[in-house]
Amino acid sequence: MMKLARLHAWPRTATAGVQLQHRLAMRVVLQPVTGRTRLMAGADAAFCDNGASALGGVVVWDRLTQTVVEQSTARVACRFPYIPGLLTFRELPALLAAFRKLRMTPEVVFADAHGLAHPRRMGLACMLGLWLNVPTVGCAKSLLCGEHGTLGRRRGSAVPLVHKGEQVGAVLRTQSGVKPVYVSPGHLCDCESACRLTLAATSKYRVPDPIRQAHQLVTRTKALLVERPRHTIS
DNA sequence: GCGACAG
DNA sequence: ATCTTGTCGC
Repeated sequence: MMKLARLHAWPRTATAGVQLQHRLAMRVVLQPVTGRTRLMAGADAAFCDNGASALGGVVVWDRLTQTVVEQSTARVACRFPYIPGLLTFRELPALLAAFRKLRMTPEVVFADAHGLAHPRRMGLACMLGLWLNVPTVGCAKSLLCGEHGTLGRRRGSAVPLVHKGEQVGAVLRTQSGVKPVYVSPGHLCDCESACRLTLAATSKYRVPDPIRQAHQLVTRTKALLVERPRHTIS
């Protein structure tokens, strides 16, 4: 089982969450990710019961064989509403519960959310990295904060994402002619590594394979929890 | 006060 | 995120 750090009590209110983000922001380490990574994990969550519970899912993707080598899911009751900028407090508990069941330790983890590209430089990808103590990359499908110029239309094109005068990530085109994704460092990673890793993890779709696999995992699992087809009753 | 706002 | 039908295109 993967070891998770125990940093403090989980906040129960928005103000407590914001204060915690400010405190933890100082602990995020931005550094290059060296070596050729092979085991890349993807994390995602789906919601059940009209948002009353969250289903977290993690897959470990072998980049060389292009296969899922391990996966795990966990269903947890939601204790926090969705508030832009505070996504962590709604989703992270479910993700951590899934990681806790994981046997392998991935070399890098991709989160379907922002990392540094956050108003307080503490997006879900950063939090996840602090708990796992593993390099993490934030790869979001839409913008939360920051500005950027126009980028080329070919795969690999990228422009800096800037917020309040500092680069917090990049807008990266993962497929030619397809809408770009917003990449930012989580923990133990830097902007350049985040982009390089994201491109390496993306084969033929807009989002990196690990995230896509994790998304399908939680979607499938949720369907199994809800549906009760007559022909499968045991 | 007004608009923006990851999943 | 979730709800939700058909439709256009490789």
